[in-house]
Order: sequence, then C-alpha cells, then structure tokens
Amino acid sequence: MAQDWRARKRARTKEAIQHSALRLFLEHGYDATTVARIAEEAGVSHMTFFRYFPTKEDVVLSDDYDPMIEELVRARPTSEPPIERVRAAIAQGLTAVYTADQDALLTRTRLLLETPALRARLWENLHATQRLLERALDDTDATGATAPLRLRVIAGASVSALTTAVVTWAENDGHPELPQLVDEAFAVLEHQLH
Amino acid sequence: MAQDWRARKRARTKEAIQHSALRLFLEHGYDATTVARIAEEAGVSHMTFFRYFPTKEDVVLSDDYDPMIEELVRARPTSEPPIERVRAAIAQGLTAVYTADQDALLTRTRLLLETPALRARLWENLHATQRLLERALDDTDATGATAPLRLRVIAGASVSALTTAVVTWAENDGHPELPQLVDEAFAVLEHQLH
DNA sequence: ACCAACATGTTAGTTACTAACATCAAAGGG
DNA sequence: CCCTTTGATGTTAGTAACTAACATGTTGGT
Repeated sequence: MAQDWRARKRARTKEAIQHSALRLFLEHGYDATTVARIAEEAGVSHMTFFRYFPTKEDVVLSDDYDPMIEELVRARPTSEPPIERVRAAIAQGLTAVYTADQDALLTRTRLLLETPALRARLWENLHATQRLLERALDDTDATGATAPLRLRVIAGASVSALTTAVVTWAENDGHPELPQLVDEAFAVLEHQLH
Repeated sequence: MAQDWRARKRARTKEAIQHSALRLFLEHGYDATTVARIAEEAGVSHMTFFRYFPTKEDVVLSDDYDPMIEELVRARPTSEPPIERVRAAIAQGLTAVYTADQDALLTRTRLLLETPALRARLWENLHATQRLLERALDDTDATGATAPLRLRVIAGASVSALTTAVVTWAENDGHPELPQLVDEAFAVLEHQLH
C-alpha cells in the first residue's frame, strides 16, 4: 500500500524530532533549546518541526492517554457511583502505563513540573481531561449540553486527585509507587474529606 | 513624602495600561491586539508596558485574591475540618468580591475562558492557589516540607470545585448567582460524592 | 514516462520579549 | 541655588517562536 509507506515515514520523522527534542531538553534545559537546534539535530528544517508539532510545547505534551481513559470509564457499569467508575478506570489504565514506562514517565513528569511554559499547558490539558470525564460520565449525553454540576464537580475532583498524586510522586523521586499514591488520593476523596 | 508621588504615578500608569488593554481586548480580541498597540493607546512606549507587566497575559491575570483567601482560611478555627475551613473562607471572600464587581468579574472570566493563551495561565494560577491552600491548612508548617497527601487532595478538590462553579457560572451568562453555585459545588464534595 | 499528491525546504515576514544605553525629571543635601 | 543621585521612561538592536507563500523533490498510480 502507498499509505503505509507514507504513514511509517511520518511516524519515523515524528519520533526522530521528539527523541532529539527530549535529549536536548534534558541536557540543556527546555528554554535553552531552540526549535532550530532540535530540527538540526533531527536532520530536518525548522518548518518541518512545526508541521509535526504545532508548538514547541507539544513535543513534550503530546500523549494519548485521554482516549484510553474515556473508553475505560465508559466500560464501567453505569450502576456504579460516578466517582467509583472514574477511580477504577484510572487505576486500570495507570497500571498499564506505569508498568511499561515507569522511568520515562518520571523523567517526563519532572521536566513538565520544572518548566513554567510546560506546566501552564499541562494544567490546561488536565482541564480538557476533566471535560472529557464529564461527557463520559453523563449518560444522557445530549451531544452538546454541559453535564450537570454534580458530575462536573466529581470529574474535577477526580482529575485533581490524580494530579496531586502524580505531583507528589514526582516530588518524592518516585516513592512510593504511583498506583498506591493514586489509591490513597481517591481514598481521601471518598472517605476522608471531613 | 517623595515615595508617595512616585507610587501614585506608578499606580496611575499601571491602571492606564490595564484599562487600555482591556478595552482593546474586548473590542478586537486578545490575539489581534499587539502590545505595541496597547502601549500606544496608553501613551507609553512598549518597553514601559513590560516594566509593569512581565507578559502580555499578566495584564488580564493579575489580581490579589490569593492573599485574601489565605488570610481568611487561617482565620478559621483549626478545630473545623479542613474542607469546612476552606469552604467558609471562600464563601466569605467571594461574596465581598462578587457584590462589588459582579459585572467586571463576568466580563473578565469570559475573556479568560475564550482565550487559549489566557486559559493556560489561568489554570496554572489555580494550581498555585492550591499550593497556597495546602500551606494555609497545614498547621505543622515546617516552612519547607510539603503538606501531607490528605491536605493536598482536599485543597485540590476545593480549588477544583470553585473553578467548576465559576466556569459553569460564566457559561450560563451569570445565572444562577455565583455564590449559590459555589455552595452547591462544595455540597457535592461534602455529601454527594458517591 | 508522466501526472498527481504529498512531504519537505527556502525565504521573508510578524510579534512577544530582553538587554544596553541614553535621557529626563524630581529629591534632597550642601 | 546648584549638583548629585535616583527612578521612570525612551531608543535601539537584538532573539526566538511561530506563520504564510512559494519552490522543490520524491513517491505511487496510470
């Protein structure tokens, strides 16, 4: 097939850029690394960089956890309380990611938290995840209407708990294990709020 | 005094810049308004702009709610459960701000939510507020140590509930009243999580 | 062999933001 | 009343992220 060759080449180029970028970011820092330098390192022009990543930040931020989480949440029975659906889905998805890429996840999280420009975009991504959870939890999904306040608050609290766990995990150099921290964070939400 | 004259002049210049900026943002949009144009409108050079606001975003984002919230939280008796301290403090501070600047608050919130660059920075500010709450709630404040996970989760959930309420309020053109929405959001956290 | 599609390069912008130096006005001491 | 110092502002010249327009090559189908 024709498309296959194209797709593979695109994927290779994208990975090359991402790889070079992360290498340079870790070695010299995010701000000190220019897009031109990344492009040079990856053997492309700086325009090619922007064809693959709309902004410099996206090289670090792009991941595809959101679709996975959405599927997992929708897969949980609607008879469960919403917070339980989210907790279980995140626990499930997280262990998959965690066992596979633990070290990479820690390095990337550190870079994200250390770099102001990346932090800002990261928080915005989290609020996008919140909106995604709202839609996934809302069965009466009238395709455009916003979810009721209760579901929005639950989605927000869940994202916040997850974030707090990840931040704490990174600040403590990866101890204790992230899935355990996430469990503890949700336990606080569910039983220790007062 | 000498300082008074200086301080007043600085304050006037700052307000002039902020005022011109908001006017232009509302009229032509954030991205379509250049810093140079704002400076011209305010009758200063573009460098003066950056001496008062480190970035273009800060013209819209700078407010001083955080110190107020911190004081109010610390003022609540430590015998109360943490979430109740935060809820009460926010309710208290909010009604003050709300009754005084309701319209301005709505306009500004709309602008913030409509503009991607501002949204990103806004979410980051909220996470700064979360860290502030963590410190305010932590009595054993060992000046550098991070708060225990329980308090971090509570602080995060509180900020998230407040944010969700504000966003919902702005999306519904200011109905119902913001303080009521905030109350409802915290009620969900405290009694409707399962 | 030729044509269409697509990835890439080149070039020339715009704009946020920084740094170095100049200017000007007011403050305060002699 | 001058003179020095200090703080606010302007000017100029840069850097770097991003955009738009157009050119070039490379691949796949006919």
